[in-house]
Amino acid sequence: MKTYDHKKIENKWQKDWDKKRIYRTLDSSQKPKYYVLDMFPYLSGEGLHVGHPKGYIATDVISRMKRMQGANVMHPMGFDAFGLPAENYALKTKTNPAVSIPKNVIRFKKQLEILGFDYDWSREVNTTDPKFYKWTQWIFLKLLEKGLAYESYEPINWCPSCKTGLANEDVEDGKCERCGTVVEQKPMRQWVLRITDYAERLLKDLDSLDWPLSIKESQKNWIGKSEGSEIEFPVKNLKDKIKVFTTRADTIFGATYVVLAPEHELINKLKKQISNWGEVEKYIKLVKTKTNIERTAEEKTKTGVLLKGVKAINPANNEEIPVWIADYVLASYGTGAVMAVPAHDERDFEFAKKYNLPIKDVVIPIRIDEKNPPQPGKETVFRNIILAVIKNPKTGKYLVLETKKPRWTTFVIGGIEGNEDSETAARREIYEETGYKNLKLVRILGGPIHSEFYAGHKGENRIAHNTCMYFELENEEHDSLAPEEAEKHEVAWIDFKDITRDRMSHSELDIVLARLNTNNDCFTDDGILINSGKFNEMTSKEARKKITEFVGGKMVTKYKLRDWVFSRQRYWGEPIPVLHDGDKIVPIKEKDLPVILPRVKSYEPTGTGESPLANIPSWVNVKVGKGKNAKIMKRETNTMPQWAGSSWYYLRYMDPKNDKALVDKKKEKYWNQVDFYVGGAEHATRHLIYARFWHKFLYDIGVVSTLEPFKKLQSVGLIIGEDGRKMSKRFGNIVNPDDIVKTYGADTLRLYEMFMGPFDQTAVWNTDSIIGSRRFLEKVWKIGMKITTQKQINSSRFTLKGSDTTKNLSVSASFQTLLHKTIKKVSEDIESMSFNTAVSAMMVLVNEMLARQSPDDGGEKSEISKNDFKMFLQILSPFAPHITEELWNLLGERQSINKSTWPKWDEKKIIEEEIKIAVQVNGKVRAEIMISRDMQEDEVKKIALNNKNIITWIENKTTKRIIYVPGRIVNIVV
RNA sequence: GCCCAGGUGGCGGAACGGUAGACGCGAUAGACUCAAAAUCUAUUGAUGGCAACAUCAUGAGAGUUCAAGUCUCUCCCUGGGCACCA
Repeated sequence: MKTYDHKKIENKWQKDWDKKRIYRTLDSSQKPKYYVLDMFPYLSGEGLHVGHPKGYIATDVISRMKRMQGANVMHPMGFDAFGLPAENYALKTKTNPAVSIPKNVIRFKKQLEILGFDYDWSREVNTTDPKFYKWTQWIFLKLLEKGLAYESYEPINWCPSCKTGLANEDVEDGKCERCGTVVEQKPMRQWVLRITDYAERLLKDLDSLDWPLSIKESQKNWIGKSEGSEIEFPVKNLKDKIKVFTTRADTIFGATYVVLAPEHELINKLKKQISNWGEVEKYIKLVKTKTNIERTAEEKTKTGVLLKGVKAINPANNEEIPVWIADYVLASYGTGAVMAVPAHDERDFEFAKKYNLPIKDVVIPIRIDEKNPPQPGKETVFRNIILAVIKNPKTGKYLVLETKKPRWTTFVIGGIEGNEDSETAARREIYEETGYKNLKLVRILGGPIHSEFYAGHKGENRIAHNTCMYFELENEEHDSLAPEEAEKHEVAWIDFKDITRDRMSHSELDIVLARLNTNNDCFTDDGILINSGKFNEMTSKEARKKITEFVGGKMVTKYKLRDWVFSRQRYWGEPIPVLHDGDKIVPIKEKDLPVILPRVKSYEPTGTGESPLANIPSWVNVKVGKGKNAKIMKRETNTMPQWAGSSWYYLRYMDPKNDKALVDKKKEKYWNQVDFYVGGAEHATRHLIYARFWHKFLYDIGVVSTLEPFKKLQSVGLIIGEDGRKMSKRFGNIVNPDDIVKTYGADTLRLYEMFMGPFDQTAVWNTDSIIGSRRFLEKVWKIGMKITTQKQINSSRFTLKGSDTTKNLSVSASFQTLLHKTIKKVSEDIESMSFNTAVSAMMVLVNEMLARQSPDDGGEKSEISKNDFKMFLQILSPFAPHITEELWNLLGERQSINKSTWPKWDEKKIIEEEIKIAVQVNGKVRAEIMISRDMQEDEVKKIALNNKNIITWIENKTTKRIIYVPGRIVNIVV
């Protein structure tokens, strides 16, 4: 018997597939198309580790299965290499990227090839190839033409180490995503893409995508839509107005001051009025020196300066309110100014506490008593009431009243009478209802609560504004109750844990308890308005519109998403295809594309805000026109960011060699969307948002016919090192796939990576565990060898006559069941990306096959038929294409196994005649019984009740109920 | 702080509300071997018992249900996204 020599087999078949070009994809077919795509690798120069191929293996499994299931599959691969990481690596190693990238491509391709992927290499793309980036530049020209690319001089994120401007997406925690340096804000000329024009569509169309929830959620967060109002606060005695943005126009009556961002343009205009200008100027300077990180790091301590001599008018009630500047208000969001409502905004609350600014409640929570709701047709009475929570600090218990009729447990509650303030009312009620005299008011528990209920004893509906207070006993001295009070209720002391909604009759109990616990009186939810003039009693939602209208504001939508800073002051990128004629921008003509990135000796970034390309006069200066009209224009020297090429590369695979168009219309229509896209979740708010933006733009200009590029997306979980850290040279924990392939074979590696755990979860690499996958393949090989060498045993043995027929039949039949169950499971699991359970199911099947072949079994009675084994090879082949191809070939097949038809499972064979079910007594499993599938319920129950074990459990007890779930379980309740 | 995933043996992980721990690694014992490796066979959640079996176990606590790892609520922890976004 030949041993399993993975090197020989894998080498042989990889050559054969290549020679026969079996994975070439045609651009039209009778078959349904299926476009499955990997996020193409980025060649920074760093080596490959075992984590990288995980996603590629998965798409390979899927594409192989889909092909066998009759689809015209496109599974292409290419390379991305422009941008910062590749250039930084080149600088570090002092090799020109233009030289090193092609070498990396070759090396990388080799590493992919030994894993046996089914890529159609005739479609390979490379973003640094002028034939490719011609079209990247073409898209830029179109964006420019449509007004979606523009020059800006706004301050942007600048990485002092990479010496380039960065997009918001390239900044993580205030640091450069590449090198970890803290970014600065630097005003400079830059190219920007108007992605914000697409914000709404990018947000809305997420709904149509079959993407992981977490990625959709990230994008939603990143786009950050909020709907609110823009309202103007006039400056007293001046024509100027402060425009604020707020989502809570309903709280405007509680706006007790206004805050401007320190960068706000109005501050300079008001210079004359500001009597403390020196202080103000100092503060603004201080803020400027802080980076964004520092500004947010000092989280809880807000700072600001009052603009003395300036007052704003609250347009809702015409009150004069102070104006502050503070760096907790951002210039870049909204209007750079806010109306501060400390009672209903945490930040304003904190600021107001620190600087002693007035806090005014204008929105209060609503509770409608669900146990005792208002009755229709009854009169409604309004009351201001108090609720007193009273604790005895000595015992830790709380005072409640237990009323006799109706039987309620309540805190001390009562109406506020006449001109009483709420504390006086509370103390009076406490004395009247409990007799206690000496209490300390610890605090008022926030603003009032609006509650609605039916007051049964009075036969009327009540609306109450309930002010809650927290008292502690100073001592236990108390008078006895007046007889008429004692008749109504008893006083009781209970533990805190017993204060529950079940026991207490207050529908607002949750709020009371929350306020008792947190010591935070800032109510930020929606509710009902008070202290708001004619808007009192209105709900927040309604009031937002009405008040905005009332104060002459307008409803607007804002996004956190910023326009995409698209230029880099670096060498290694696509040149931005425009000329500068003085201040005028002259786009390069389409026919003159591509603008080729010149080869240079020195490509160190300059740090001046210009790219190193600016140092090549022969390239920068371009003569335009002829004769007298000729003039010299200057080329744009900034280049495009890393993300440009990857924003559209998936379209180029459809038509990689076209030099007339980005993609041929017919081919684009045929391939349509990417059906399935697999890659890392780290691209959620970069690549995946940029690509969607460009795709939508290309749709708008008629280049593509679909609204979204990637129909279904799946993220790959990382593979981390054995030490639990990310694989990195720094930690010396990198495992190289080449080594694993050498020792165990590509099929083993593929199988292992699919078996490691749920595909989308992070998995820890464990070289010890690979042996399991290898052993599995060894078993497959062993069975295969036996079958190829044994005399043909065909399925006719099922009809053998003789004494052992019945027995054989039952054994074989159950093997058939297992085989078909496995086919079903593997087919479904691949579809749902549950590769680990698919592999496990095949392991079970192989163990069973092996048991049937074991010598002490007599061999003959249960051997596996050639046909059955071939079906198994077919379902294994997407995972382990080489070994299955070899065995397939040895079994006499001439065509590649990947050209064969995916086996179908037979539902009839999956149904088992005899099944084992559990019998429970009171939900605990006490026995197992064998029943036949079509047995009647009564019969099953009878068997269950007569089971020896069961009898001991139900003896001397009465059976209340018997539940039978067909084919699953019997539960006897006694 | 807000939003999204998760928390199951020594480890990776299985489990349409229906027998928790499939499958794999590791470990223990045995077979083969001069020996080792490889391979094969058996055992392997914990506790008690010779055993049949029993009790306890899915981050903690409550609840719904004939039945909860799975559903509901509260809390704790881990990972990820956003973050003075008004």
